[in-house]
Amino acid sequence: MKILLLEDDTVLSSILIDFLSETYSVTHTYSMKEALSLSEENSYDLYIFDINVPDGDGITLLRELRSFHDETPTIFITAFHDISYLKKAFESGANDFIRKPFDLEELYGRIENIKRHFGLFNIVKLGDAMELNTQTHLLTCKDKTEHLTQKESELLLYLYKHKNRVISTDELLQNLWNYEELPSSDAIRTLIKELRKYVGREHIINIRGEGYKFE
Amino acid sequence: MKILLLEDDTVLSSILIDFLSETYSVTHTYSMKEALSLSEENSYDLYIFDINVPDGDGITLLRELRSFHDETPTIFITAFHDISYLKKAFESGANDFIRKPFDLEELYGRIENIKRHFGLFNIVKLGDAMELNTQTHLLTCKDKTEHLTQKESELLLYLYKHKNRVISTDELLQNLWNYEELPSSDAIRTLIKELRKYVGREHIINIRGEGYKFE
DNA sequence: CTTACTCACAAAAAATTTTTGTCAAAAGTA
DNA sequence: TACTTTTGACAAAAATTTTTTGTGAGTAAG
Repeated sequence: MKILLLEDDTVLSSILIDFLSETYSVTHTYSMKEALSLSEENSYDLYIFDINVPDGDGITLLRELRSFHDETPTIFITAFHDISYLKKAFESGANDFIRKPFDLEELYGRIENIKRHFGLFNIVKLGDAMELNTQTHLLTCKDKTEHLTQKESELLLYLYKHKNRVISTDELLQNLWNYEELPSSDAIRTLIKELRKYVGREHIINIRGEGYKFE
Repeated sequence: MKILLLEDDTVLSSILIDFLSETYSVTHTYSMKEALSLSEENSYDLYIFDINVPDGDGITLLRELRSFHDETPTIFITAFHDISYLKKAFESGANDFIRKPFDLEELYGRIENIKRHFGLFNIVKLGDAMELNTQTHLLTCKDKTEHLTQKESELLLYLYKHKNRVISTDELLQNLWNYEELPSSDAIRTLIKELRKYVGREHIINIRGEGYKFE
């Protein structure tokens, strides 16, 4: 899931980037203008805007975006006191807000909540550079989008969910097929071959006699 | 068998060295004085002296040597005409002579004849640097003398006689033992091990599954 | 006491088996 | 039909096992 973060406080932004990057793909900017151009050039799944930034405010930015029918869900960050903006924020199309100082876990909860709301729960970040939509089976990787088949997608997701652990062929068969329609292990081998074309050989490692490991 | 050759004619000496080196160990010198000092420093099995050399003559040299009880067999080389020296030569202790120009095979025959006479037939040249006395089992190598056991000596001789050919363990067993007392192939392995200590690993090469080759 | 040989085990090389990678193509599915 | 899934054949790679060779110690015979 791709997040566009607008935050001018260097300390806070670095904390946020560190935290959010564990789970999402984060693009960060200090200025409203850049945020605007970034949102035009790319497509994001979530905006997180600080209300007060040097060259404007998040509310104006959001109003602008919404006028172009950009319905990307948006969370505002606001100073504890400054709840005066609240009403305006929601009027301009905000979906949630969070007051500084805040607990990172709270932010995480709110993001997950929005994901649920907007049906984004099936976008999974794989490593630093890739994202997989587990419904459409689209794999996004450095602006390039690949169309995986369903099985490829399932296998990739399974490997990712158990990354850094060696997973045997049998385990994969057990978990990705039902008992009546187990294929031979040949099927896994060809799937692995295909996946490697997309995610790169270096990420799917074979441990002889044991299985495969996603890194 | 080690030969000391005294011959000042460069053409003839190079021919002689080439020919004799195939069978014997040859040390060559142009001058009588050097011949004298060489004979004192080393021990040779045969002298081949030209009667006429720049700084003296072979006869004087031989007389000198004999006076020190050096009984090394000696062959003189003399010009066809100048048989006048003949008597003096024999008186001074020569064992044979050969007249220029001569056939190399003739020289070879005379040398072999002397070997027979003096019981030197069991000295065999191995490669460029070694000699094996097949009776005493003494292996001479760069001034160092090693005492081989009988079997070591027999094996080395067999290998040498068939050098550059791969010889199987079975062939060695067949040829170096009699039928009733064939040892196991272990015996060969230990003999090879010992021989390699003497002649150097590089000269006895193993061809896996086939045998050993002397080079 | 030396020699000839055997034995046990280490080291090296080769042969064999197992596992994995790859491709083409068959079979299944919408 | 077009696409996904699976299979099967074979190549490539890795591991295992077997065979051969090297080495030192030790024994028996002369």
